[in-house]
Amino acid sequence: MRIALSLLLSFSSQYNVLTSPLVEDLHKDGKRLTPQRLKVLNLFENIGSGNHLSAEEVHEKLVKSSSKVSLATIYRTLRLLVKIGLLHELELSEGGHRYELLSNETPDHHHLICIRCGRTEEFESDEVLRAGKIAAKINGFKLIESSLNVRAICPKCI
Amino acid sequence: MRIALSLLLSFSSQYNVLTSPLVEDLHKDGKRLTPQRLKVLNLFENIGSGNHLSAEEVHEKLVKSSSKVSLATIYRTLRLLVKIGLLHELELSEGGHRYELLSNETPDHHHLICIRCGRTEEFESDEVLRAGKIAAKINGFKLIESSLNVRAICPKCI
DNA sequence: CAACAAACTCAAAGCTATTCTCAATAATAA
DNA sequence: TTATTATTGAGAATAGCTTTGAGTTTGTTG
Ligand SMILES: [Mn+2]
Ligand SMILES: [Mn+2]
Ligand SMILES: [Zn+2]
Ligand SMILES: [Zn+2]
Repeated sequence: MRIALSLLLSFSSQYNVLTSPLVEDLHKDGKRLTPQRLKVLNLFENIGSGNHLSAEEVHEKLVKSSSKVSLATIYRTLRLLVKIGLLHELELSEGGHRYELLSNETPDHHHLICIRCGRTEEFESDEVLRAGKIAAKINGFKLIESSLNVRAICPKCI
Repeated sequence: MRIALSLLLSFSSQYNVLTSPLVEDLHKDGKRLTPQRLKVLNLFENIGSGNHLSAEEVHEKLVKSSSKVSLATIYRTLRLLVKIGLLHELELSEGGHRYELLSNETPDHHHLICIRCGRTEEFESDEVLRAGKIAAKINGFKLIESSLNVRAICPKCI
C-alpha cells in the first residue's frame, strides 16, 4: 500500500495527501483513505476543471488508464466526494448526474450545453446569481443553489 | 362522440375546437382529435399556468375527475402536445419530465423549486435571458432555450 | 354509412442509473 | 503486529419512468 499510494500521490497536488484536509475529513468520520478514492479524485484533478463526468465515464477513464475501480465503488466514492465538498453534482441533461471538481478558481458558474453532441462550455454571470437570490428572497425561500442551463447547438453540430 | 365532444368543449376556450388551429395541425398530419387528447389539454387549460405536472399526475387528476385516460395514452399525448407546441417539457428536478401549458401570457420564465416538498414558483428575468443569449453568442452556439432552476427551501419546509 | 387507418386500453416489457449483497480484502488504531 | 471494521468487487436486484404489443374501438373521409 505504501508504494501504491506514493504512485498515486505523484499525480497529486501541493501537499502530502496523508496529512491533507481530505484525510482529516475522512478519518474524523471513521472513514479511510483508499487507493480507489484517490484514483477518482486524481482523475478529476488531472483532467482539469471544465469537465463534467458521469459515473460511467469516470469508470471508463479509469479502466483505460489501467486503474480500474469497480462501478459500485465509483458511485460510492462520488457520493462521498460530494458530501466532503470536493465534487459538485450537476444535472446538465437527462441520463443521470455528472460531477465536476469544485475549486476556488471556478466559482459558481453556469453551463452552455450542445444538445446534439453534449459539448459543454462554462460561463459566469453575476446577473444570474442575483436573479436567483432575488427570486428566493421575494418568495421567502432559503436559497441553496441556482444554475442556469443553456441548451443550444454548437458550431460543429449546426 | 358529438355529445362527449361538446361537453369537453364547454370547458374550453374562445373558439370552436373543431375548427381550431389544433385540429388543423392534427389533421394535416393525418392525426385525429380524440376525447383523450382534449381531456389532457383541457386539464392543463383549466388548472391554469404555473402548474407543472408529471405524466403520473395528469393521470391521477383525470382519474379523480372521472375522465380516466390510460397512462400509456397520456404519455403519447404529452409527447404530441409538446411537438405541436402547446405544452412545454421541463426537467425541474429528478424523477422524470414535467409539463406546463405554453401560453402567450407566460413567456419564458424560470423556476424556484423547494427541494423538500416540490413547491414551485415561477419568475421572470430579462437579465437571465440576456446572460444565456450572450453565452451562446460568445461561443458560437445557436441558442434553443435557457432555464434557470433555483433550488431552495420554502418557508413551510424550513 | 362504410372502410380503414389511427388511436385507445390493459398489461407486459424495457430501460438504465443507481443501489444492494456479501465474501474477501485491507486501512487504521492500539 | 494484530484486531477491528470500513471498504471493495462483481454482479444481481431495484426502482421509476417510459414504451410497446395485441386486440379492440373510433375518428375521419368520401
Ligand atoms: Mn462546470
Ligand atoms: Mn413554469
Ligand atoms: Zn455539438
Ligand atoms: Zn417546501
